[in-house]
Amino acid sequence: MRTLGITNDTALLRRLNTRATLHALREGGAQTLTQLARAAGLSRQTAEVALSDLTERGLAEESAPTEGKAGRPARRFRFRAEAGHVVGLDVGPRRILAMLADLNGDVIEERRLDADEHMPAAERLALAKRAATACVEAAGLTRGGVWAATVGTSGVVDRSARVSVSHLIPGWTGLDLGGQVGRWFGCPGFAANDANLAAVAEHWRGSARHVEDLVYVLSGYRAGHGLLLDGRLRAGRTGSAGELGRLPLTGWEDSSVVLAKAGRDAEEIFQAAQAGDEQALSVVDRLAHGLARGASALVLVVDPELVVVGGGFSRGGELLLERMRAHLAEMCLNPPEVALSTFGEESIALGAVRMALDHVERERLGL
Amino acid sequence: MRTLGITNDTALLRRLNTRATLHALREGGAQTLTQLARAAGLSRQTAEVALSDLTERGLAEESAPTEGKAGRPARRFRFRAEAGHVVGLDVGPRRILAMLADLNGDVIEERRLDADEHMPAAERLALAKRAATACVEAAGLTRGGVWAATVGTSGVVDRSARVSVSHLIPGWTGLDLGGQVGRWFGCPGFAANDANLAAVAEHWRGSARHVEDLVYVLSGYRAGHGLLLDGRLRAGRTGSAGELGRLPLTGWEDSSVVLAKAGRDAEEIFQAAQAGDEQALSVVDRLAHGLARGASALVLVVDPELVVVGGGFSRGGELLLERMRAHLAEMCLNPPEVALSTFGEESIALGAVRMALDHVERERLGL
DNA sequence: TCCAATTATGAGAAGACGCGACGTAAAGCT
DNA sequence: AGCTTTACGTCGCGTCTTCTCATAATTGGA
Repeated sequence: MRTLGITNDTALLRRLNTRATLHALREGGAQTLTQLARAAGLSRQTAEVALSDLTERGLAEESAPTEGKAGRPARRFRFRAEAGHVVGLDVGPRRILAMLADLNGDVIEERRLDADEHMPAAERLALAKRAATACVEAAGLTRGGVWAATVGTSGVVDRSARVSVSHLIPGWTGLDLGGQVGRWFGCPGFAANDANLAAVAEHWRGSARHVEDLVYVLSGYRAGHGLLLDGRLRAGRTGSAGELGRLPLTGWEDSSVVLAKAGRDAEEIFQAAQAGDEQALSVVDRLAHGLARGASALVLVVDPELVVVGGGFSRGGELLLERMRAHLAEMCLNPPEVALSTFGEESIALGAVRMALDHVERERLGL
Repeated sequence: MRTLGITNDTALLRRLNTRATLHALREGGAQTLTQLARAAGLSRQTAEVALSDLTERGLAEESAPTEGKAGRPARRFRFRAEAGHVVGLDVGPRRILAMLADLNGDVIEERRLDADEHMPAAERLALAKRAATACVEAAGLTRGGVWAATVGTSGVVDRSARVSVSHLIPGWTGLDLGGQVGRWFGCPGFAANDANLAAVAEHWRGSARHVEDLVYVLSGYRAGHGLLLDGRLRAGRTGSAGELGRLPLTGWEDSSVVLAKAGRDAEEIFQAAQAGDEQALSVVDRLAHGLARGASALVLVVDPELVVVGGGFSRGGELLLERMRAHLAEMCLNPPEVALSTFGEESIALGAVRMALDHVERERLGL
C-alpha cells in the first residue's frame, strides 16, 4: 500500500494525530488546548500529547495564557515558525532577488541585486550567494538554520535541479543549480523554472489562491509559461513543459518584435495607452494577442480554470488583460478566467520559498 | 487534515489494515495467511482479523488449502472478484461496444453492435442499453450486481457526465450520459471522452503501463487526444482538455483531407505502403505529420514520457509510428517515446471499465 | 508403521494509544 | 466569601497490534 508507510501499528496513528495537531496549530495561530483539539478533530488529551511531542521538537511552545474571560485561564500554544528557515532565490538575467522566510512562509529578509545580462555564470552565482547569505546573516541564523533552498531561473531545469537549456543567461546550461545552493547552506537545494515558480506563488498566496488548475504567463523580457494542475507543479519529464518555442502557431508575433516595430518600450506604451493614445492601444492589443496565442495552446491542452498574467507586461494592467480576454475568447471554446499576478516581479522568489517549504513540510515536519 | 477523515481512533488503523490486506489479496491471487501478512506488512493475526472482515463483506473466501509441501497445510484465501461487476461502454458514431468485468477488471462478457452515424440519439442509447444488458444477463447477474457503469463517447463530456459538445453523434449534445446508464442498472453512472478513456486503458494494462505521464492520440474517423498526468486523467475544467480544434497550427493537415486527396481509404493506403508503394508511403508520411502536429502541441505543453497512438490509423503500425517519431523529433526539443496502442478499438470500453472500477474501489472497497 | 521435521494455527499476555469521566484548580462575578 | 465558569490532570476502559508458546496437521524417511 501507498498510504501507509512501513509500519502499521499505533505509532502511525500517533504520527497522524501529531500531524493533525501541527496543522491546526499552524493554521489557527496561538490557541488553547481545547480549541486545538477541536480543530484537529481529536480529544484534548490526545492533542496535549501531540503538543508535548511538538514542543520537544522545537516546533511549538507555550505562549501567554488567555485573559479577560471567566474561568480558569487556558494555556495557549503557538507554532514556532522561527524554528527553521528557507531561502528562495530568483536569479534572472538582469536581477537577483533573495528571500529568507520562516516556517510560516513569512518573508523576514529580502535582498535585491542588479546583474548584467552578459555576466558570466560564476560571477552571477557569487552575486546570488552574496544576496542569500546577506539575508541569512541579517536574520542572525547559525549554520543549520536554513532547512532548504530553492532557486528559480529562466531556462529549462530538469528533475535533478540542473539547468539543461538557458538561452538568456550565459554559461548557465549544464549548471547544477540545486546542488550549488544546497552546498552554500548545507541543506537540500532545489531549482526550477521561473514561470513555474511564479505559478506556484500565485497559487499559494496570490491571484490563484482559490483555484487548483492554472496557467501562468510570464511576459516581458523573460517569457515563459508555468503550469499547475491539481495544485501541483507540472514541469514534465525533462522540465520543459510549457516551453512552446517550437510550436508553429500562425499569427504568433513575438512581443519583442511588436515593441521594436512600435519603437517605444513597454513602459511608455502602457502609459500612453492609459492616456488614450490610439496607436499605443493598438500596440497593447498586439502584445495581448501574442500572449493570448501562446496561452491558448496551454489552455486548449489542459483547459485550466484560470490564466494568471505576470512579468513585465503585467504593468499593462486591466487594459492588457481586457484585450487578452477578448483574444482568448476567440481562440478557445471555453475561455478560462484571466487575472493579473498579485506579486509581480517577486513571485518567482516567493514561489522558490514555497517550493523549499514544500520540502521542509514533507521531510522535516512530516506533513 | 486531508488524509484522515473524521475519526482518528483505532478504527482508522483497522480500516487501513483491512485495506492493505485487501490490496495484498487482490495482487497476489490465492494466498496463505502468512504470505498475505507479509505482503501487507502486517502480523499474521492482524491479517487474519482483516480477512474475516473481508469474508463477512463477501470480498474474500477460503479456497483449497495448500498441498504438496511438508508441514501443516495452510488455509488459502482468495479475492472474490465475482462479488461485484462493472459495465464499460464505448458508444461511438458507428459502433457500440459493451463490456462486463468483475472486480479484478477481467472482462467476462462483451457485446458489439453496429450503429449508423446518422442514427438518432434515443435509438443509439437503446442500442447501447441492449448491448450492456445482454452482457449482464449472459453473466446471470441479478439487479444490484452491477456496481458502477461508465460510457466513453466522442465529444466533450463535462464533470457532471453530461455531453456538452458532440460533432460526430447527432442529438448527443446536452445528453446526461452518466445519469442514463446509471439508471439502467441502478448504480452510479459515469461518462467520459473516448480518447481520455483510451489513455486510461493503455496506462492500466497497455503500452503505457510503466509510465505516469502520457498523451494518447486517437486517430482515424474519431479523432482526439487523451491526457494522463501522474497516472490520473486530466479532462480539464470543462472536460475539453486536449480539444485542439481551434489551435491555428501551421501545416496541420486534417487526415480526412489527406485521404480525400489520395482517393483511397486508410486500410488500402497502409497495405500498399507495407508493400512498398511510393505514393502510399508519402500519404502515410502526411498522415503521420498531421498526427504529430496535433500531438506536438500536447507534448510541448505537458512534456510527457510517452505518446500512445491508437484508433483507426494504428493499423498503420510501425511504419506510421516511425514517421511520427521523425516528425515529432523535428517539432519538439525533447521528443518523448512513441508507442502503438495495445488494445486498439477496445481501449475505450476498457478504459470505461477502469473508470467504473476506480469508483468501486474508492467507494465500495475503501481502497 | 512410526517418528522426526516442518509449517500453520489458536490462545493468552503485554504494550501502546485514544477517549470519556471525574475530581481539582484558577480565574471572574456578585 | 461564595458561586459560576472554564480548563487542567489523572484514572480507567476499550481497542488494536504484536510477541510468545503450546498445539495441530501434514510430509518424508527409518
